[in-house]
Amino acid sequence: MADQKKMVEEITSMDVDFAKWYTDIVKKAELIEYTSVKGCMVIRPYGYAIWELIQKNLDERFKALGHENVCMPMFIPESLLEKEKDHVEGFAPEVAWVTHGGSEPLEERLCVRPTSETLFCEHYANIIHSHRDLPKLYNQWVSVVRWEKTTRPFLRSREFLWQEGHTIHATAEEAISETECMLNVYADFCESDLAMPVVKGKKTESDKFAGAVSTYAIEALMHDGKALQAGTSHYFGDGFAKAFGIQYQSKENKLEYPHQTSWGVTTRLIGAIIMTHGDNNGLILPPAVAPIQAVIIPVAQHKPGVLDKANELKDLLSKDFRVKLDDSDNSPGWKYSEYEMKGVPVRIEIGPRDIENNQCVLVTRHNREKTIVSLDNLQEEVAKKLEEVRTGLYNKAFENRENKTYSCKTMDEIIKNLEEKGDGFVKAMWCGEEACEDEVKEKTGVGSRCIPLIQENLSDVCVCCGKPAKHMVVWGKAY
RNA sequence: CGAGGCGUAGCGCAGUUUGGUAGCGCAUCUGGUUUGGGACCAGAGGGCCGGGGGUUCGAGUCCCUUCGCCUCGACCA
Repeated sequence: MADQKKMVEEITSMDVDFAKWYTDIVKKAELIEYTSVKGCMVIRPYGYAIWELIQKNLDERFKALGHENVCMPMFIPESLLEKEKDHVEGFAPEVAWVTHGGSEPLEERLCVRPTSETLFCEHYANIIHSHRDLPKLYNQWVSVVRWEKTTRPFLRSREFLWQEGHTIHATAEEAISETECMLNVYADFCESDLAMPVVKGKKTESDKFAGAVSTYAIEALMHDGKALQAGTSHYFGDGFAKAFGIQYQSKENKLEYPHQTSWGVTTRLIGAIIMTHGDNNGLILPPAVAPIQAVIIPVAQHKPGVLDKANELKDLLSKDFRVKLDDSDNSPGWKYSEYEMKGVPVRIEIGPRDIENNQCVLVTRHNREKTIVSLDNLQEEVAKKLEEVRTGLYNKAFENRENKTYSCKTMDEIIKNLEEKGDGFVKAMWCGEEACEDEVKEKTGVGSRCIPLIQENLSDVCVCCGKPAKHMVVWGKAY
């Protein structure tokens, strides 16, 4: 809402400095704390609770599709990492190495996993012999390390939490279908539960995962018009299987190479939530991943009966929702600001006046609208409000994305749109040549985000070279 | 890795130009009054001024050297 007053002085306004606004929120909402190692942060209880909810939700979705969780070691011997040529080239520049055990130098240095394809492959080579051993649908929830030069909380840290699914199938068709299926799981999770619209698409050759045949991604647009890759799903073909010697005997008694996939989302999703939904008063959490879905603020809590009533409401609502009652001695106004900063979707105010009238006040975080409701059917009212927040957040984010999506037929149009309307998604046709991809980036500043699965025909020719176009590409500046 | 900025109380900062008793606001603690949008009064605690080395009678301040963090670029979930 444009007429909202900024009440929390400590948060830098996002129009003034978006990057500062982001780090302010991350700190003030108590999501993380920095540590003495650059790029390694403490995820504090409130931040970790968000991750746990993301984890629980996705884990249920994975398991419903037949996936099993495993846990690989965190060390990869150099020789193992090197087995697949493209893969090692992609990751070697940013791996951390363990060179000593105690004071003794290791015979072979070990890298701290930047991703675990090689470990899964080594393992699959050991356990897969027959077509009866396939498919294997494995996933793990771990942390990985990539020695990034520039770091930002949740968006780019040197160690981050993620899940990595690694599956192996008898046929290419099966593996491709798995790749697409998981992309859809991510997209559905983001759109339904995180209230964050995403573009599903395929990465260009130059942008795909090291060692993959094809990489798919979901791309979201942040409040400042920059793009954020929110999840990826890769199809590997049999390249890794060949590099690692994974073979199985088919029904026809022939030795065959299986086909693989991998897919992942990370704690970056928390960054995406912040930059998609947050406002100048702080974080706004979609109800599905809000550690506190409704906070009860008693007013004049020392007056007889107020706290009793507040506790009663808490017990009632705790059956269906994650609820907190703040009966600390801070003033109600202080509490309002505090829980707005923390992004709690619904606030419940209850004071002597309300109790007299058998009512309370519900306030939705995303628009600050107050509704007086009867205590008789409070559960339904709260459920209704949570759903209102979810759809409200989605619509706002969708509207923001549409306002910042520019369909362009020429380079000049791209440059003009970005200059006049600010950063955003640019839709433009592309011939498929890497040289044109590079030239667009050089001249306009936006790079290819993905080739959307849902294509539009904006023009018959490439925005860059004028030759026949093969795809519509979504371009943007990326986090 | 390139360019900028910053390290002084838990947080945010002043003090550094011109060397001379370590300061302010918020937070914290104690007691009291309060409570429908960050309440008020009174009192209290808290510092190897990022580390090391120098210059000086004397260094938060000057010199050298290190380490770290933030932001922006290039690269990346």
